[in-house]
Amino acid sequence: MNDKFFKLPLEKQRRIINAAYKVFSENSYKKAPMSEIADESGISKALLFHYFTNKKELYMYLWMNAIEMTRKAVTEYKTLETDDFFEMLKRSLLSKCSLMRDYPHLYAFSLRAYYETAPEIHKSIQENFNDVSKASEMIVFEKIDISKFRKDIDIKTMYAEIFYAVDGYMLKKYRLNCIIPDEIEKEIIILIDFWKKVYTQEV
Amino acid sequence: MNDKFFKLPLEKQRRIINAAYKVFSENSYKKAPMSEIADESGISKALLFHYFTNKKELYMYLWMNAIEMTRKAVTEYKTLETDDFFEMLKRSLLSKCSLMRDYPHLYAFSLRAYYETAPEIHKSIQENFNDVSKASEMIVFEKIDISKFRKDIDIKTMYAEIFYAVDGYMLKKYRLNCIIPDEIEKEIIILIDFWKKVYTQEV
DNA sequence: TCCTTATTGACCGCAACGGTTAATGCAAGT
DNA sequence: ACTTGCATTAACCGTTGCGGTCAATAAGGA
Repeated sequence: MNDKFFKLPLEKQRRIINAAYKVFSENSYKKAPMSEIADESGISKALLFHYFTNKKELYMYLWMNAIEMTRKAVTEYKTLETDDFFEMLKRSLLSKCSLMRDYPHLYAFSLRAYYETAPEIHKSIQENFNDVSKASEMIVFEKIDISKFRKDIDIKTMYAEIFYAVDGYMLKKYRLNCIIPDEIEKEIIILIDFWKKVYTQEV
Repeated sequence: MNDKFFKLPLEKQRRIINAAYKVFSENSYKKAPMSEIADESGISKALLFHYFTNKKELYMYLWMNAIEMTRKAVTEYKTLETDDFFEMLKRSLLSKCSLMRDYPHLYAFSLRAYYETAPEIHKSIQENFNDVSKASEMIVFEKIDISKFRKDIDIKTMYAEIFYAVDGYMLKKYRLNCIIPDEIEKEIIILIDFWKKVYTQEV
């Protein structure tokens, strides 16, 4: 990793790593070509190798960067500073939308990276992530005020179902190549309001 | 396409096309290697080319086969012969589970094929599918008895949400490489019962 | 034994890959 | 105008992987 990369104009940095996020989110690690990343970001392959000395280093930088940015966005939106489940959900997803404005393919990249099987990558990834994800799920279930939910539903099932739906929704958007943050934000809010109405106890 | 393929023992046929479904569901058309399909099905590459004269022909056969099998399973389960939404949903998904027993990667293949962008493939696929999918969604909304739903929810949103969740659920299963029909069947039923309870009007 | 069919290893030509290097362009300093 | 130093690239290298072919072998039945 070459420090000169960080001295580039921010917009150029973004163009490069977005191209990388895109290519790595559409292909497995092994089949994602560096040349495609270079083309997509409008620089030469040689220059790309000048900034990131090899493929693995670029990939690991993207991974670390994704984690760090996600963490930052989550705290910025005060995601965990509420005990209302749907408010927390909204903040969490809106923070991801805001991230999406700058890095449209970061979400898809993270999802894929987590399940990447290439041995050189797999190990480094898993170690790093288990702490984060397990911990945050714990926090959610400790913080949440469950008295607001309908009494006749199973909360774990609801929780799982909601996250399936979010993943399925995003999957469709990516498949349609249709990442428009404003639109997604609107539709996500509709979904959350829908869930809130359905799962909340009527008083 | 060589007719001799159909004279093979059924189990060998299945081994071959399952390998193909798998490889094509994990890679884009362009990056799915015929050699990998041959290896995975335990035959030589030359023999694979002997049965399916080239890559495109194999792919198109898989696509046609997927459509036909899906259609067959749907009618076998009498999916459309009810006006209860959740019953219809259950039959639809269980029919897919039964398909999954013989062809674990057919579902993932179909999903990916529909969004395949390789120009040689794209056109042939889209033509063929639009009729089917659009038509079936129409039928669903015409047949369903909507009086059973809670009055305060938007049915279109519910419909969309449920299908997002199913896709998200299956996505996770595939990502974890965890296609166990019995388990999926059980969990799907739990989800459907959950939805039925949540969305149905209390009387 | 011979004939037919099923199956494959070895091969071909080409494209794509990760990575390198020597040569360019190009702006600032003198 | 000339040099220095850095940003950037075209061209290249050795290797691998690809779709597809073919001559040779294995297998089986009469």
